[in-house]
Amino acid sequence: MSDTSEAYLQIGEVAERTGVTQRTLRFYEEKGLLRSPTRMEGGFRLYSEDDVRRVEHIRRLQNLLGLSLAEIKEMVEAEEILRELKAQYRPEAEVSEKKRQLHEAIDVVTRQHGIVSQKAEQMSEMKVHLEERLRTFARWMGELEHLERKAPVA
Amino acid sequence: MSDTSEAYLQIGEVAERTGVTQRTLRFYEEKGLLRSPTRMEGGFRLYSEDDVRRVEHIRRLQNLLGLSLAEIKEMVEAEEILRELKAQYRPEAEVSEKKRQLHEAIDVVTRQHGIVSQKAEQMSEMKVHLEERLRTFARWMGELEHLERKAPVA
DNA sequence: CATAACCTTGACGTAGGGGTAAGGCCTCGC
DNA sequence: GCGAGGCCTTACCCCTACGTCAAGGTTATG
Repeated sequence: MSDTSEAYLQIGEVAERTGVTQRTLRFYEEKGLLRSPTRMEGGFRLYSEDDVRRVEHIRRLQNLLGLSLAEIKEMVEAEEILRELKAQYRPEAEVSEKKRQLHEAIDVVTRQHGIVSQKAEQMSEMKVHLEERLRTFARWMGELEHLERKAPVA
Repeated sequence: MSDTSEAYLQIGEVAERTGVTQRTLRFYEEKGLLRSPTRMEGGFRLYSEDDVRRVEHIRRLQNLLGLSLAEIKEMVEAEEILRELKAQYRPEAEVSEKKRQLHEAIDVVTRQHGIVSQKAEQMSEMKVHLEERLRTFARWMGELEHLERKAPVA
């Protein structure tokens, strides 16, 4: 094991750390949600910490926002473009092209924000409602116990 | 059409009002998420307003909380028991039996509340994060536009 | 260099959540 | 009392998002 390979993870470790199965990781790759990782000579996949973060991100979009993998793919692709832009991998690109890409990224994030805001609001409504119900139940429970004390098991 | 039947809806109307398909309503019934509605002599399903509310409730649990139909079934069943309790359909029931049922209902609602609370928190975190990103993007966009003015399209 | 632990692709399976069509009945409005 | 449009069940189809073998190749370790 060389010093530099220390930063790379095999599929099993990634699976363990992210809580998804190896199958799921391969599946995401197949569907274009994860870029094809580099490989060892023998073909074993080598993931980076970045890939781990990406998997976690995908899971959040899935579980929290309830998006389909197809929708998530769109988003991660736009985010990918943005990362290139950010890292200035394309210093040759026209400013107008960069603007286009940035617009796209803003679009994606705005959409996510819209979904999150809406859901968050509905959630807090629901939360309040549930808390009301719990208080009601507690009251009922109290009444039942009162009854029980007055007229114990016949 | 008699006066009293006015309160009853056929499957098409329920579908329209709830935004789900007729197929889905039958499917939910098949899976035990909706009790079998009363029928006309010819076999047409007749739903009540209560059924409509129940469908909406199921959809919320699905879309907002991301629960499976099996989980939702558990919950609506417990809620059903509670409704009986509430309406005092079972005045003959023992107090201890009522307590048991109430406990069950409290359990279900507490579980829902836990899920909602957790998700709501994660959502608000995510929301904050997205807002930060949007501000960053806006700044970048400003920088790009500044560049453009200094060095217009070559 | 053997062996365990890990990984590879491939193929098939499956639960969930419905869509859709066929073939036939029912209800309503006229 | 009849035609149009709605509803009935049955049955098969479909996509998504993976799970589950199976058969074999790779890597680390003693």
